[in-house]
Amino acid sequence: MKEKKEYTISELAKEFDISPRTIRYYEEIGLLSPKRTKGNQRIFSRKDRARLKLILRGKRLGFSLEEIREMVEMYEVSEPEQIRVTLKYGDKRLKEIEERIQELEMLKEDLLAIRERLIERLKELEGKEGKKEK
Amino acid sequence: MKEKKEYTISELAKEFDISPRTIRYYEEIGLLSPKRTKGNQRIFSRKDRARLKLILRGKRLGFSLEEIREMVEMYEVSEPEQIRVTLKYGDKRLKEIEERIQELEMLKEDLLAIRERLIERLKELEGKEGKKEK
DNA sequence: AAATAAGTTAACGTTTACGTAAACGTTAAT
DNA sequence: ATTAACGTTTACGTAAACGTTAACTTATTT
Repeated sequence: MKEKKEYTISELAKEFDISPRTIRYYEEIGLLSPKRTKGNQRIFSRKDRARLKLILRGKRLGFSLEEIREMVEMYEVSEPEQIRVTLKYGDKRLKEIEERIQELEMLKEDLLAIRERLIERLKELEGKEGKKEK
Repeated sequence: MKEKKEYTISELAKEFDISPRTIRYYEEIGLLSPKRTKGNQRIFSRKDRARLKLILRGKRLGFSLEEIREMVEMYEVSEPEQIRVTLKYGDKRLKEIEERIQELEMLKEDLLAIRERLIERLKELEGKEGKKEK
């Protein structure tokens, strides 16, 4: 059992390569709610860590912290009416995500096409102009 | 032949559901370079329009305008050395895009898992509590 | 040609997501 | 018991990506 169950703010900051300020900011806007020691220092549970990980994934994908909040909060709804609302919202998000994957595939195709053209162009140029020595 | 070849700023703004200000801003930072009429008003060619489309796709995908600039500029390199640099850069971008697709798939799985759990939970609650009429 | 609509630049305002610094308390190491 | 090293709050600063308003010019409509 190598898994730690508690983390300090700088441990998490280092692990995820972000600043402590960023983590504090996420708490400030209610994205994280770590416990505190008697000395008032933050202690992050494994759940907190998992949540942070999710937040950062969302960020890499270009979601705003508001959008991320809406997604991570899906984990803790409990009232039936809220569950129904959340399900609807979640389905919308899922569609968006699928669209996004599609758009990324298109972008990928575009870049691949450019790549081909550049390689062609380069061949021509090198052919015409003779080799420049390294 | 239904295709227009020139557009005004508000036509494009309407078509893509953005503000004219946004388009002007993109010109301001050099992402677009429309021609002008004698009266100094912007006229956008089909190329300009295509470019704007690309920019907006990049935005939806969460890229910064700087990143987008680097990508759209790949279209117009011509010097051999620049082509080589661009190719390297493009390959990096392609890898990033593939990673991004992976992460989106993961996010999708997460959301699907939450969805399942919510549906289960809802079934339980509705079962226990009897049906509330609409 | 007069009015209305659309476009222009310039400049200041706003939101998001933190960075940075000050001033101070807590924990760990020597 | 002192230092470091690390942590805390408060508050002001900042970059990106526009929004908003003003003051003015150009196009279009009637």
